[in-house]
Amino acid sequence: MLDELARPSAVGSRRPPADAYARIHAAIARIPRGRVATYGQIATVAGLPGRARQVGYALYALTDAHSLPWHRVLAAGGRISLMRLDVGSGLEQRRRLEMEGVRFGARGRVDLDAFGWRPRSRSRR
DNA sequence: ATGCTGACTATGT
DNA sequence: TACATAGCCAGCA
Repeated sequence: MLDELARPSAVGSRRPPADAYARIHAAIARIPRGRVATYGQIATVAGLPGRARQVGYALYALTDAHSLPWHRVLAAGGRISLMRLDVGSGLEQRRRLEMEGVRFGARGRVDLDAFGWRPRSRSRR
């Protein structure tokens, strides 16, 4: 487990790991119920700092086989980015989050200070 | 190879 | 608030 994460590709190196998707999945799977994380945060936790875009792409490619808490991934500022692409899915994302206790502000945003995920180790944001 | 797209983000007008 | 720009980079035609 640590072996893989300890490789040069995990941190520091710019070499894109071939298992980027797996890393992203793992990072998303770690988000606790009732909490949310941003694309950028997931990228960092997955060892892909600055590549939030790739996280979005990975999720887009997943959608079907997802058994992951994809709804807990929000855009910067606590907004639902999915709303822009697919309103229906965006609404479901919001519904799922509200069902587990995440509350939205009047502007349809989540307060990251209150509901943002704060992992203990090897992450930052 | 090349150009375009995009569930992104930060910064500047 | 709304655009524009600039980084970022994996897929895909």
